[in-house]
Amino acid sequence: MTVQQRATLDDVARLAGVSAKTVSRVFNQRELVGADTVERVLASAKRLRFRPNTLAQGLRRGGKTNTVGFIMGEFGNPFYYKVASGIERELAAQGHRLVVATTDDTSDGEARVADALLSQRIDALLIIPASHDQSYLEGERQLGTPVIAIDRPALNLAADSVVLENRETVHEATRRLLALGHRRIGYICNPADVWSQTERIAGYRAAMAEAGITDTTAWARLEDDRSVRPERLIRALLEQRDAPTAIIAGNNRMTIAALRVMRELGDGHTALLGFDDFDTADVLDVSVITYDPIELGRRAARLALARMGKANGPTKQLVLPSWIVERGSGERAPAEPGR
Amino acid sequence: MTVQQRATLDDVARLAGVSAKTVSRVFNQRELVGADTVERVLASAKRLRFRPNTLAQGLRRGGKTNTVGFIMGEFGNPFYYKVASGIERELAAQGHRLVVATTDDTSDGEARVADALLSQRIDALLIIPASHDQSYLEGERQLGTPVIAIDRPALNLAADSVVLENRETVHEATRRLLALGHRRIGYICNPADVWSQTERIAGYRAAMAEAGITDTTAWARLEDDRSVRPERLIRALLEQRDAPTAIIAGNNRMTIAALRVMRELGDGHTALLGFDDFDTADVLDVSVITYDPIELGRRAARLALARMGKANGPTKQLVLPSWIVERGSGERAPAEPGR
DNA sequence: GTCGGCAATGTCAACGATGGACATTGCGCG
DNA sequence: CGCGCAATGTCCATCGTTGACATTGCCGAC
Repeated sequence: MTVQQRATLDDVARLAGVSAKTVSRVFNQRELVGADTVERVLASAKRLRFRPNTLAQGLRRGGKTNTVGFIMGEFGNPFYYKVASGIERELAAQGHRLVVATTDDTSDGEARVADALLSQRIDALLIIPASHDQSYLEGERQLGTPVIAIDRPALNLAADSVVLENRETVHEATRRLLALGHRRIGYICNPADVWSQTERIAGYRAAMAEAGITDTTAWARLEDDRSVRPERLIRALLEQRDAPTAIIAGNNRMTIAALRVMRELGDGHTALLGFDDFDTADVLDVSVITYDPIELGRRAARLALARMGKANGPTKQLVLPSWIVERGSGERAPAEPGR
Repeated sequence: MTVQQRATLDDVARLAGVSAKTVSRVFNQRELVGADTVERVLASAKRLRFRPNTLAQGLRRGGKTNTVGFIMGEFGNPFYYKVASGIERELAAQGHRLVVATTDDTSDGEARVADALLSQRIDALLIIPASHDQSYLEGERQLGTPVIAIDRPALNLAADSVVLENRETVHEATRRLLALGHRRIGYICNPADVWSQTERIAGYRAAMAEAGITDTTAWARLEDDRSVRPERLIRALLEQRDAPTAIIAGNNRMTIAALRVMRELGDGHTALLGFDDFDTADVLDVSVITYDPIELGRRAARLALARMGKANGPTKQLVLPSWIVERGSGERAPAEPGR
């Protein structure tokens, strides 16, 4: 098995009887080359299976790799994959590629992974911030690599971001539950110390306060320890005295855990509303707050592309809509009228 | 805003008061350099935010980029994300990175995307074959880029592959349904013209034949046209005369579609068994054939790493186990005894 | 006929890191 | 005192491609 050598510009040039530069021209600005020459070069290139070496190109062109990095945390949530998909599509349309890295959800991991990506000379960095400080990216940003935060703003770093209408939609959702007669409304999430959750919680609290309920400590289960199983949190909440008659689940995992626990307890009356949609939500009649994760990725990618190369204007924050989808579980009235 | 220049080896060398060569030594074979010098160099590098230029390194070192490409089709199936996750973890552990690309599930896209990845000079290519011919990769393979097929063997290309025990497990599953008294057992999938499905179908047919049922045309709905909605297929099957008393769904999407349709029809008696597990399968009591997608990715990545650089031995096919998880829906006996 | 001008193509260096082949220090030790 | 070795430096080539600039040759205008 002869391991052939990969063909280079020179090889193609030699075969076509021209100079390397001309071959290079053919592959870039074709208009400067004679039609017959173009043809001859392309034929040679094809015969040799020539492929321009992106490394050399990138080096010569001053570090542009046409590659964008994306750092995401938890692999558990399908939401992130859809975001990645959106990013990938938008980038592909512009001739860029996506490198994905994951952080194992440790803040240490985040910096480490970012470092690995950056030494790849990516043209932009998209990140779902997991740690509580992204200042370690400041240097790189000053060197001209755009950083775009997704789902949450970056902390201690001037980066563009794309986020959701967390507060508003949860506010509205809580209001609807109140209108149904619910008073003991629970909010449950883990981790609770990320921006998206604090926003949602703020919406929840504001609506409760409007209804005169200022103390929600009995029903808000805000856990930060990621090792605590969601099922445990929910079971504790549902089994307590004065259990809530309605629950808002802060994300996908919480919602599914809630379904699991309610089923175990034979609980068919507690109203349930989850943030994030999921595949079988319609089959299970689960009302959710939803949004378009693909669009989230797309917009983030678009922001990155816009930043690339251009002078740096002020930091932008893009807010995408989220909305309520009623499927039954969130429209149940309390069994006993709210006291 | 001063856009600083990125630091190079020379910059670091100048600041540390040593030669570029020494800096290079520090970053590669540290043992040849004095401890204090190492320290001084590292300090300078840190101050200048120096990062060895991977492009230049890769170029110099002959195209090694420490990057592996992964091409996957349909974004709809969460299965692929888990596979990607497995790949990413295994690669990360070995200091490699993952570039992900998607094909929009068109066979044309597959070649185009592969081309884009390959010009990136990836060290290996992992692919879930979507088209019916991967011979276009033959040239690249001969140039030394390992190609590993995931979930399905590559067609017209000598590539390693990692696949599942499709045939055996579906065979066993069908046998169990038969043992419960089912005779009219349906198998439904789309697309049906991919290897993994033909294997599963073969297992199904073999078990049926063992029970003396050689004609399964009335219950096997094998659709190839990807634009046909799964719900339509299933509804047609369930509403026909002599509808099956049990259904095996060929993948995730089919299973969920079946649940949706059965719900609409108020059908609570038809036995259902799905290939691929999903998040809420336990809540919905859905019996499935499952496997470990992360392990699938891991093993594929490991195969790729093993091939990289090494001389090419014979093509390997790795078969990973799949197994049945009983949750209720697949253990229902037929309403009327099989006639 | 000659020269300006332009289209087509070639030459050469440089991008940043690394490796080979040495040369040069300086220190410890026999 | 000089040998040997560790630590470092010099210099140049190299990876594949492209930018800056040079060259060639032909056409048309004067």
